[in-house]
Amino acid sequence: MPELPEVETVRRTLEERLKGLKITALDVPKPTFYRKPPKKALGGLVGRAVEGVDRRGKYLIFRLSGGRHLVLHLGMSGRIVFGERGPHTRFQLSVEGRTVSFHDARRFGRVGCDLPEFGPEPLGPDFTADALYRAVHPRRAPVKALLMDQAVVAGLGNIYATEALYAAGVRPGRRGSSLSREESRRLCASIKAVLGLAVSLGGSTLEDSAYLDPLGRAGSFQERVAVYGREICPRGHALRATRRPIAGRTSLYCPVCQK
DNA sequence: ACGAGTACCTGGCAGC
DNA sequence: TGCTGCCAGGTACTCG
Repeated sequence: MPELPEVETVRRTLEERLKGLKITALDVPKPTFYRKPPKKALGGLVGRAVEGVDRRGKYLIFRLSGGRHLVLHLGMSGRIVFGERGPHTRFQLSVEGRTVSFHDARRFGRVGCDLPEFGPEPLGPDFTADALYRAVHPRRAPVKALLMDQAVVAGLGNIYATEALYAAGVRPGRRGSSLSREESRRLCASIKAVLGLAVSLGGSTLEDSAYLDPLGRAGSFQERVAVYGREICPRGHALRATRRPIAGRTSLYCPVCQK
């Protein structure tokens, strides 16, 4: 389930391998895989060079010559792979002899030209304790739902929101308006620390997730996960699941470490 | 405007 | 073994 660290790992691999190369062919094996066939997004790509690969939140942006962009969201099962097409390939690019394909078994991924509105990048300078406090304080929704709201902060999903809340000692069900400035400061710092570590470890490849980077390499943040998918927290307390899921996601927290 | 709920989709797994 | 049914996840939508 790609969140910011996984998408960033994919971005780095793609940029390293594709920058400066020209797209020589495009193949869309099954246009019916799309709800709306992305003619606009995939039209006119052949002949353009890849000037760079950027990331915003969980979105990948291929920056192409002539001012064109190709925007991808991996959804939860999307993968970009160097190599052969498979049964779930949505499109395949030839880039000067290399083959790059977008696989998406569960079809939650998106292919397009446009990006939605985002909050700040959590690892960037605009995401500060004060900015987080100002975004969260007027809101009554559970803080975990706010962290997963891409308009509050871009790139967190269930795993990293859960981990950051544990690291900050804040329960996921707390209303945004109940957070103190000190808690916002800790939460901001925890988000940066958790995401920074996860990026440096190439993301998470959990047992139930098929995440691999485009070269087939697994991440290793799952070895450092404190609570997500576990039963006992690092200090030995039994974890608890929130009785009703938050924002439709299962939520875990430690009743001792998190207030 | 906000928050809650749900559709989308299919692989993987538990339970029979 | 083979079947059923549920769960996972992010986003975009509807509804109150």
